[in-house]
Amino acid sequence: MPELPEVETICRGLNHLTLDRAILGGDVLLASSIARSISASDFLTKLKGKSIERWYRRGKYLLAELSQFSEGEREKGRGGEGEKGRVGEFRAQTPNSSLLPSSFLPFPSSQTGWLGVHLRMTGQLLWVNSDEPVPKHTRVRLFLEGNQELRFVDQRTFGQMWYVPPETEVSSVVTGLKVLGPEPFSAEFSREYFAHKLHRRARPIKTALLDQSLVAGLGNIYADEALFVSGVLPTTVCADLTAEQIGRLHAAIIQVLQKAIASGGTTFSNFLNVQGVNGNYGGVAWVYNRKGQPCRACCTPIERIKLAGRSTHSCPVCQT
DNA sequence: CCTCAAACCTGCCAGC
DNA sequence: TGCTGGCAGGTTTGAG
Repeated sequence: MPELPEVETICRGLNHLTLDRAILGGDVLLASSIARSISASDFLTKLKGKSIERWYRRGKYLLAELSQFSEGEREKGRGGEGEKGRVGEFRAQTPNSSLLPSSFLPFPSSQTGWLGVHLRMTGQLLWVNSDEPVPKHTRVRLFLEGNQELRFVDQRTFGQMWYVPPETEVSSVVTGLKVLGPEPFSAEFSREYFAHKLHRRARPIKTALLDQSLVAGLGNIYADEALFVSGVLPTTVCADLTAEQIGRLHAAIIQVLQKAIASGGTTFSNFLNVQGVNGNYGGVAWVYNRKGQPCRACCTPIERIKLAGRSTHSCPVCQT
């Protein structure tokens, strides 16, 4: 269940490993993994002969700007040679390793189009040698020069890939982008904005945090974690939040996400980065998936309820 | 406009 | 042991 920190980790890995290589071809093993706007065979035809200029993240979406592949392009140098490396190493080398999101809006029209990916719940993008055995849930394979492969593996098949033609507004194809709220690390996501969006709203704050139009990138895990860190109960109706609570929650959202990115994504899901290495959120969640276990702050058993159809975890003492 | 719940899908696990 | 039913969750869609 990749959320913003996991998608950001993947994005950085992809920028290190996959750029400026010709896409030689591919294989779509599950047609429904390709968004309806294009057939599987057209999808592959359009990508063939292109290369990836750069990967971007917006919320939980990954977007690759494509370019027409040419040998000259590659000569200007690329980062890795696809060698097996440790997550920490390439993070240190990646120029944009600051906590600024690798996102930008609006997406300028591109001469050569875009590749969009959403991992939904169980999607993984893996950078492997083409000779590697193909696991059961492999949905899409893209073959790149150097005997390398970008592989989309997705057990529950909710994940999607899009091809956006040249000179086309990205959000007209990847329509989910239209309703995304601000990136949590952007200036646009100010405390004032946050307070304004919660003002007089009747729904529980947990439900609001999962709403991608409020802030982009939070999912069930980090919503629960941010609520714990700020000491706010998930069931609190937005309209009832005090200014102080809103301020604490605003800060907690940013802090929790930054911390998770700094450790390469969470480990309390079956998340793998592009090289198949498990993330490491510090290995510790405050409340997520800890029903009945002692609160790490006060030892009270963590409670679990269902809210907006999602499992929701909180400490009845630390959160009020 | 606002809010919520169902649907999409497959593997896992508790309970019988 | 083997089966069944419930659960997991991001986003879209439709109902109220």
